[in-house]
Amino acid sequence: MTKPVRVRFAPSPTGYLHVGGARTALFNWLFARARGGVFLLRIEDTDRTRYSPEALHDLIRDLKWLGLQWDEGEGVGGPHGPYTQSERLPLYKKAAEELIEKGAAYRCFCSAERLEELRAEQTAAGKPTGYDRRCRNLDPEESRRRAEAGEPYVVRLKVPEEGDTVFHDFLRGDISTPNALLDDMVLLKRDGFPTYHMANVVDDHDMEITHILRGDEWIPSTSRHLLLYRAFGWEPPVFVHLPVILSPSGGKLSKRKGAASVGDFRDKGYLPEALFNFLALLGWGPGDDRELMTKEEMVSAFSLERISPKSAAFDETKLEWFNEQTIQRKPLAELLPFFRESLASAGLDCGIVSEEALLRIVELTRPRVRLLGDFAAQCAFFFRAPSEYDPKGVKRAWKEGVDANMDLAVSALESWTGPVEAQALGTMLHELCEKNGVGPGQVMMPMRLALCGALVGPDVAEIVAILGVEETVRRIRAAQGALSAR
RNA sequence: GCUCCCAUCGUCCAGAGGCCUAGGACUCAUGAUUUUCAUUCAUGCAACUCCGGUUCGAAUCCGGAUGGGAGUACCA
Repeated sequence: MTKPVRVRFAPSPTGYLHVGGARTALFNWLFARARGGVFLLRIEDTDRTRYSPEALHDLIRDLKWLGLQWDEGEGVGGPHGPYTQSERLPLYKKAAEELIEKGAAYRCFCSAERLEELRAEQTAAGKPTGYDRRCRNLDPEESRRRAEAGEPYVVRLKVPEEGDTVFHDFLRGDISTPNALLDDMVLLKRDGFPTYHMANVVDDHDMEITHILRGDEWIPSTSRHLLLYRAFGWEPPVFVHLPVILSPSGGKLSKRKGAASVGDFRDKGYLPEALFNFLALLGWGPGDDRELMTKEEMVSAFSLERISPKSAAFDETKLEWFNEQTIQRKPLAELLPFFRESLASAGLDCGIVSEEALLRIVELTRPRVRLLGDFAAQCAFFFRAPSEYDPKGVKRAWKEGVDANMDLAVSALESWTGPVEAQALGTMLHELCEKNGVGPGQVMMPMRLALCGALVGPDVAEIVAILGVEETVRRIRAAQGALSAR
């Protein structure tokens, strides 16, 4: 058997969790679950200037919200800890010294100013930018002396000056870069912190990561990573570079163009299952026509081979559809908290009806709900009598002879002794129409207008059953007063 | 500028040389159902970027062009 799969999501806590990052995490999670492997969360906080504790907090909240539990790492622990890079500094230092010792890396004492000037010159001359390797051949003894004397330095990797470096990407095959284009990258910064490249390689090796699934913006760096693995004498993992997610217009997906982070979508009223499902199908497909899938179904269908190397545009309309479908399928009781929240933020008090009636309202309302926040608007009339009537509805439903029909309905309701239940009430109303020779629309439409304030909503008899006979009559009378008296 | 990656309906996912007069989904349009809206169902619109090559045969393989994206930091 091959080694057990170990994958990681290694975000940098510098901002919100972008959906692209979430999708990367999701593919890692899916792959780990599909292969019975381990999914771990490592925090890459080597950039001290951009680090933010709130970002870390949000990141963890959003990952959990999406349902991407990790088996090892931040907050969970495990045998390869610590899982936060700022707590692993001695490891990187040791690794860097090992490379200097081997002659695979060297100390560079060049100042930031010099490098800036160098870059400016190169740009002006239209040449590729890169370090000119001035310190590369410094005498090892001198280098040591200057370091010991306290002169600040960075550690750089000695990249071969000729030939090509080739690595294998699982989705794209061999990718080759001329070494002449790879400058001697910094491994250890002046502040003693490792760069991403260094920390990443050391940690992935230490944590026995078998597959790296990450965004394809890392492709250009992977050759250097491979060089690092070689310098250490380590076996590199399998590289799988995931395509980026684009905005519908083709550019980057950003907050400015609407939502971009997981938190944005949660706030807009999306269910985590819907976002999960949608994101999984961006760049991956089960190979058949299935689209609405449970996590379990996605896990069992998942394979690396089916990931597309092509970048995908984020189409929120389709996400909405996933959300709507997820809402239709979710057990009513699980929808209740979201329903309550929507009503509360609209200032509606759902305490005025029974729990049972509430569930019924959720059931009747959800076919009209795409975002969780739609609940309130779709069922407000259950909790508050209409204060005005949609003019278009009035024009359509409140015609000649409506008053008489409403009187008919009111007296039938007032003398109703049967159960206050949708089916019985529906039958009664239809029989009433038949007996009096009026079309059902002549009675139902104005009733709906009186009850809801507009010509939209669930079955009229259903509404009556929930509102009760008394409230129904009151609303019909109110409508008659407001509309017929004009 | 240089290097790398990508390329099927507007969008997402199928298609790994003949099964393709290119399939499914979202959106949109039309129709059916319904007392209304929504749901549901049916139908329709709509694509292989271009040019060469390989082959009896190419959406599928190769080369180039074009377009899009990424990288080019002591950021990740």
